[in-house]
Amino acid sequence: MCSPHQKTTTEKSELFMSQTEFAPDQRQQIVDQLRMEIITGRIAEGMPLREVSLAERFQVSRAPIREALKQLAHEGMVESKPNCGMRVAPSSSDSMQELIIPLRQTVESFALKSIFADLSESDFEEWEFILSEMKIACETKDYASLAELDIKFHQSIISKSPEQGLMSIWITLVSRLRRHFLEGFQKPRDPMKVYYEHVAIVAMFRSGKLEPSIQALVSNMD
Amino acid sequence: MCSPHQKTTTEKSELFMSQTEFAPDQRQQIVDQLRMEIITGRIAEGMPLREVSLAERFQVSRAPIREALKQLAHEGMVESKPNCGMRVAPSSSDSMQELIIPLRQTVESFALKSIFADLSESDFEEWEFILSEMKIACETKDYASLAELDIKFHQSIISKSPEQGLMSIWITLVSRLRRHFLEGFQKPRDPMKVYYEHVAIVAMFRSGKLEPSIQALVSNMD
DNA sequence: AGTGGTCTGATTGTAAACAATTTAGCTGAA
DNA sequence: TTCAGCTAAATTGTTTACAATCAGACCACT
Repeated sequence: MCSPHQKTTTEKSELFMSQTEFAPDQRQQIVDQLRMEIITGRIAEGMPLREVSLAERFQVSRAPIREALKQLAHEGMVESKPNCGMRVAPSSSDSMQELIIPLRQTVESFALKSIFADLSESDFEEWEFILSEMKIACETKDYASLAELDIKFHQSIISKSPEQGLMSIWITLVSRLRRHFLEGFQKPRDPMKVYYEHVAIVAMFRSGKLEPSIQALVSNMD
Repeated sequence: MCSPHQKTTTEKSELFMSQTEFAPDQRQQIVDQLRMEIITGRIAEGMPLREVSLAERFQVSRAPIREALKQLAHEGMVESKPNCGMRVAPSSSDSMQELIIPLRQTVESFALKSIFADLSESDFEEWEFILSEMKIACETKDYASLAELDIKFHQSIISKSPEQGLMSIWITLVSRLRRHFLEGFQKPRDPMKVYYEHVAIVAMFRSGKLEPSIQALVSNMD
């Protein structure tokens, strides 16, 4: 028989580990890197993703690249055309976004409920560190980083939940809300308001009141 | 530049095409076959899935098998342990199922709304053919086939929707509801009731009334 | 000039060989 | 007996090479 070392992987998905990180899993790193670049718009919609180009860029062979692209395709980040390669998929339609937003709110509320009683000081500090980075991104109007940090914040909530598979569902949903993370920031609102929204969320978490915390979290996703 | 032939694949997912089918896509066929065998319980929970064994069984090399297993892992059907292989993942917890069921209801209702006005005779006939197979499965108490046909029925609704990505979301959800499709049939209810529930759904579709159709569909998922 | 066929370049899909990692069983000494 | 360390088998992860497929250009033919 076979029994591995420890982790029950399938969905670590640290999402955005810069290439300076050491190397827990080569392939997952590639997936997270590419996903973040697509979500934040650093890789534009419709742009083709060639296996050989990516293989050269990440200094690996085509096989890990193929698996990474496959996963991103299943998440809805890229479209695959048989025998013809992948390209960054277009954003979801308006009606799809209207479907997905409440789904996402349901999932994140569920995750928060499942962890709320066990939150510790280190959890709050982790979020507050993200907030500090978010503040800088807002002040410098670095919208790509802001989107990245916003996603990182919400993902860290999901990742704390002990429920298996929640992360996978969440990513499948959020990957189809790219426009929210780009247009949502650039256009109308003062980016600082995004920052303060998240400050309010963490502060409410610290208060220990569940229902208002869920409300704060949900209202941030509209 | 590259532009493929026609299909914008990424999610055909015929789901259960017996090995007699010709061969539009080798890999997708393997994925669908394995997924169905897991959902219907033909491959038991916790059973390891060895790449070489599957490669021999499907008469292909390890590469397509790896990609298939990767996809199933992302859907939550199998668990991956680094350097140690895949095994069929355990069913979701009760609380996860309570989360997923309403999500699934929302997704299927959305799909039905998006296609309801354009339903044609051929659509009804397709569903009624599934019903006829379902009737046989109920009469012979073939619970695995019944589960398979139940899934096939609902999936065909999703597949008719023009919305891109809906199928991917749906599969991510339904893959985690395996127990519903096994325990749900074997234990309490007379299997024939499952059949009549679906008859009622199709009949309501034919009536052209949207809201009652949604109601019928949703009530089938509890 | 327009139409059809063919050839070429590029890209993905598959297969087979190789490297790295882990588990399990065995050996041997305290 | 029990436990540490070692060896070997099994399995996955990666690289490389090869086959299949498709888009586009080129050229003959009408």
